[in-house]
Amino acid sequence: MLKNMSDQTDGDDEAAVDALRSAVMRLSRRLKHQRVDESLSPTEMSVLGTLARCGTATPGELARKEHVQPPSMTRIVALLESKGLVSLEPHPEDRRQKVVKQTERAEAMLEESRRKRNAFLASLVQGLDEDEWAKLREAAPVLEKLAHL
Amino acid sequence: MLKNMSDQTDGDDEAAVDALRSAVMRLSRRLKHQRVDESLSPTEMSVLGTLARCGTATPGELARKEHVQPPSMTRIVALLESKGLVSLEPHPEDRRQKVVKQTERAEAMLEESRRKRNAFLASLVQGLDEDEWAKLREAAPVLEKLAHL
DNA sequence: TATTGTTATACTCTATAACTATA
DNA sequence: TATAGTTATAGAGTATAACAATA
Repeated sequence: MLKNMSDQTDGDDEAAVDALRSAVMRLSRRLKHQRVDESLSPTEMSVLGTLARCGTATPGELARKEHVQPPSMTRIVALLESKGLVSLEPHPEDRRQKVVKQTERAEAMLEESRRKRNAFLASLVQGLDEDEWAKLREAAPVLEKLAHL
Repeated sequence: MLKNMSDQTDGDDEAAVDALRSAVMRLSRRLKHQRVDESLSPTEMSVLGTLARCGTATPGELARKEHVQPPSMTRIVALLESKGLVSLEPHPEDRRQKVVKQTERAEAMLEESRRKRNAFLASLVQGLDEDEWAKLREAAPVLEKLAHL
């Protein structure tokens, strides 16, 4: 849609895209530090997040989704299982594969993690005035859509 | 400012904060993959970004800003110097310290990195309709402010 | 005596290569 | 013969501890 606009607007668009990029990168770095369980690496947390969205997955699927090699996922899944955060079951159709499922404990941890990050973000939002927050609230669902495109 | 609102609005606020958090985290993960120089680690890129903002800094300052221990920063600075991305000068007042400065080459690389990420983000923005993009553009400067709070 | 930066060493996370079991 | 997962091993990146030089 950017290409349909006038030259004038194009400059604004570029500036907005640049502002978006840098703001997203900085905010994410700060949000990432708000960890619930320091003993879990970012990838390990990410696997739990993926499982929360997908329900269940095989180690191979998880490796592809997290952009990690299969041996690494073997290690990650084993660690998560040892912490009681996922359970492993045999695949119903293919005896080579396994089915990874998150436990209730993982669900509770993810919920706490979300709460912590939300609280941190909410504390930052205190520094905005009413008008600024209104704009951000309008844009929130759009940002979500963008993240899924 | 959130606490001054009615209960009704508080629910909306929470949802918006949650949407913001998850969108920012997902977008950042995708933006991070848009790297210009695969041989530089995220921290090394981040150090260059910090230098671009601060002009110059001592290794100790950089270590504190990047949340990295001094020995790690020693290694990082040495690597960046070996790639011609930073230069090291003696500190004018304290002979223990050093002054790290980015080179023109680093500046050019950062600019290319920004371009690449902006292009990626712009391609995502194509998937939005006019109205959604307008909302996002309004919110972009607010997001930037939020990231700096 | 405290502080800045470095060297030596160990740990964590991930990758590649080789192997086992199943399709 | 190809594929899913594992085991063994090596390579980044970072940390802690001990040290040198300067304040």
